Amino acid sequence: MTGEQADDGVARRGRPPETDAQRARRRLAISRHAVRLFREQGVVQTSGEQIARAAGVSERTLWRLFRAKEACVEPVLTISLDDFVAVLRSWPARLELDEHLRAAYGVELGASLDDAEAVLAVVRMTRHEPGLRAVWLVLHERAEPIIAGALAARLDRSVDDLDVRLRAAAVNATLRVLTDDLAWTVADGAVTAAALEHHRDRLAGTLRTLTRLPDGVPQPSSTTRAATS
Amino acid sequence: MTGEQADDGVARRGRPPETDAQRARRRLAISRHAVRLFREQGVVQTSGEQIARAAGVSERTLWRLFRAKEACVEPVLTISLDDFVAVLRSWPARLELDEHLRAAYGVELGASLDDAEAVLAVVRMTRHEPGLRAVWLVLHERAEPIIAGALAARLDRSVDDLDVRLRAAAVNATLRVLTDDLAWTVADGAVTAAALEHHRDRLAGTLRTLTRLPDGVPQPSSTTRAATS
DNA sequence: GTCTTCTTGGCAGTGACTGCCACTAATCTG
DNA sequence: CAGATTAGTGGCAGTCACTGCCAAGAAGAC
Repeated sequence: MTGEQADDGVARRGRPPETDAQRARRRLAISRHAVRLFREQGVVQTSGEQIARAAGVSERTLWRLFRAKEACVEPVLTISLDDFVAVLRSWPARLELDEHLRAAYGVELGASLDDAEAVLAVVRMTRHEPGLRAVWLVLHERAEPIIAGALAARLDRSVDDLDVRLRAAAVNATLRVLTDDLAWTVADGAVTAAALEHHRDRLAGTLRTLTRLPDGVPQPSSTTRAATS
Repeated sequence: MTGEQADDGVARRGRPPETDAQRARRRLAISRHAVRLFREQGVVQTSGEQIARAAGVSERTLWRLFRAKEACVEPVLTISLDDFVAVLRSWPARLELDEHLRAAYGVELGASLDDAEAVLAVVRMTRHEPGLRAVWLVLHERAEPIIAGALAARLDRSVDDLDVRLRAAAVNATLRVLTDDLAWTVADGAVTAAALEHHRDRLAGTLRTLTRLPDGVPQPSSTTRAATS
C-alpha cells in the first residue's frame, strides 16, 4: 500500500529508507523476545534495557521502534488479527463468510502453533496486566476499519456507512470474545490444532448469525424463546 | 455491593476507612479538573503536578487515586457508561430494551449537559491521544460483564454463558461506535439536548435488532438507511 | 484525655522515555 | 575509487510519571 517507489520524477539519492516490511519483521523479532521475557518474569519485572539486550539492539532504538514497553507485544498479537484480516480480504463473493472461514481459516492464527501459543499466552497475561489489556483492545479496534472495508465491499456500501461500521464492530467484538475465551480455556503451553479448529468453527457459527441475517432463519432457539416469554 | 458494615462481630475501632462513594466523588472532582486542563493544553503538556495543584491535593495522593495520568479521565468517562448501565439495571421484564431505552434514557449521559459535553470532549480527544483511547476502550470493556448480567437475567441464562457474553459485547460495541460517532459529529462546545435525543433514538434502533431478533424482521439495514442516506 | 486505625504529604529514588549529536551504513554520481 | 547524500544507530543527559517509606494529622472508639 505505502511504498515501493513513489518516484516523483526526481531520482532518489542516498541510503534508501527502511521498507515497511523490513521494519515489521524487525519489530516482530524483538516482540518475540519481549513476550518471552514477559512470560518468564512478568511485565513489571522486565525492563526496557533487558528487552533491548535480548533483541540485540540498543535501548535507544528499542524506543524508536516501540513507543512504550507494553507496545512490544503488538507485533505478536497482530499475528492473530492479521490472519483474520487476510481471510476477510480473500472473501469471495460466491460464499457466505462462515463458509469461507471454515475453508480458508485453516492456517489459523498465523501458520505455526508456536505463534498461536505466543498470542494466547499474551492474551492470557492481559487478564492481570492492565497495560497489556489496553494494547490488545486498541489493536482490535485498529482492525475495525479493515473489517468494515470487507463488509462494505460485500454490501456494496460505503466504509463510512454507520450500519457497516456497526456490523464491523460486532464482528470485531465477536472475534475478541472468542479469542479471549480460547485463551482462558486452553492451558499454558497446551495449544493443539484441535483447539484451534474448534475455535474456528465457533467463530464461523457466531459470525453466520451476524453476516447472514437475511435468510429469515429464526436464530438460536434459546434466544428467541426467552425474549418472547 | 461492597459494604456498609461488614461487622464481623468485632467492634470497629479507630478512624473508619473512606467509603467507596466518597472516594468516587473525590476522584470525579479531580477528574473534572484533569479534563479541563487536558482540553486547554493537551495531555502531554499537562503534568501530574498541575492536576494535583488544580484539584487541591498533593501529587502523592493524586497517584494514590489514579494509577496513571491518563486514568484521570476515567471518572468523567464513566458518567456516560454508568448512565447506560443504570438504564439496563432498571430494565423491566415487560418491555423490550429499545422501548425501555426511549423511556428511561431521557436523562442522557449523566443528568447535565455539561457532563455530556465533558464526556464527548474527552472522546473527541481520544482520536489523537492514544493513551486516552486506551482508557476509553478499557472502561467500555469493564462495563461488559454488567451488560452481560442484565442480558443473562433477561434470557434466564448464566452470565458466563458464551452466547450472553457475545451479545453483551455486541451491545457494548454498538454503544461505543454510536457514542464515538456522536462525539465526532457534534462540534466542541455545541452539545444540545436534541443531539442527545437523536443519539438515544439511534441507539435504541440499533439495539432493537440485537436484542429483538426473534420477530423475523428481514433486515437491520432498514433502520439505519434513513439516517445515512 | 489516650489509643487505634486510616489518610495525607513530603522526600528520595527508579525507570520509562525524549532530544540531541556524532558515527556508521547504504546508495548514487562522477 | 572518492565524495556527496540520505537513513538509521547508539550513547548521553535530561525530564517526568510513578513508588516506597515515614512522620504527621484526622477521625473515630473508649
